[in-house]
Amino acid sequence: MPELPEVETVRRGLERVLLGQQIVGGEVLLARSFSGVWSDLMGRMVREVGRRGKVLLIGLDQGKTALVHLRMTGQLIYQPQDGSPREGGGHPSVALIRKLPNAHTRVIWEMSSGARLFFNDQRTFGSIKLLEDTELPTEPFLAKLGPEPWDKAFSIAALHRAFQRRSRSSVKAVLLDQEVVAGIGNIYADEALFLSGIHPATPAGALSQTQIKPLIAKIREVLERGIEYGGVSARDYVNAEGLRGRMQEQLYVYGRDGMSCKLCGITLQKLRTAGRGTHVCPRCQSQP
DNA sequence: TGCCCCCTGCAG
DNA sequence: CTGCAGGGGGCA
Repeated sequence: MPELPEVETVRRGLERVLLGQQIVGGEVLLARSFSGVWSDLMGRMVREVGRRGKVLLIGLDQGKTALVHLRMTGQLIYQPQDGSPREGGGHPSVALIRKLPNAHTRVIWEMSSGARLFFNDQRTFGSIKLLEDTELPTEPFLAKLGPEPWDKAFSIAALHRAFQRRSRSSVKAVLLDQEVVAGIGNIYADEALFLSGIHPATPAGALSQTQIKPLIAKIREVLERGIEYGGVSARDYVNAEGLRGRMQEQLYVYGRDGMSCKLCGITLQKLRTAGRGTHVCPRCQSQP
């Protein structure tokens, strides 16, 4: 589910509460959701909470790191000791998890404060992998991951090269490729392309550097906005407190097919590009 | 470089 | 009931 802004929101939430705490217990409720030596976690202290693309990196002492990939429906929810599950105050945008653990809880960590960290994952595509720090550079997914969107390496020239290399692929497919740039998913790809006036099905090779420059700016802008608004809660996403994000209200095209374009008023369409549901404005985005 | 698939649940 | 869902690995 979560793309970079959602994962970053979870990261910030966990960083506030997890640093310095030890893992003192817990349970794996679904075996395939955890890999590594479970007992190696016991007594480990959280020294940092990082992120690369859509992957969370929970750095532990004794040279270990827990790599958490939420995939489509993963959640990491921190519940303080005595933390009564927070009620949403009646507003739908902050409705949330009532009971933990629940039917989708796959892994639980018990922390030294008495708090618990719940890894929930309805579709079970996500996972927690406990690795030695020395294994991180060769971890297959991390090793291939492209630059962060704000990295200098994500430059006009580099994106132009990626587009030329896959010139017949759709521009959306290339943006979704985590080896090109890390962290963009279906929602933010659609949003960035809308804001750039580029149709997602445009062959990547057709884009000039003149078009790529503002595209990069819009990618960064929409991801920053996503973080600012605490991520998109279109379905399952909640932050580390179990609260929904507010970015869904800011979206221009994703999930708004059949509704009118916020900029020109025409009815938004949904199509399929790169195997994914794709949302476009037929007027604001020039046809490929 | 596109598609099917992993899996579960929900809307149409 | 079928089709689809914030991802991405493995297969033509």
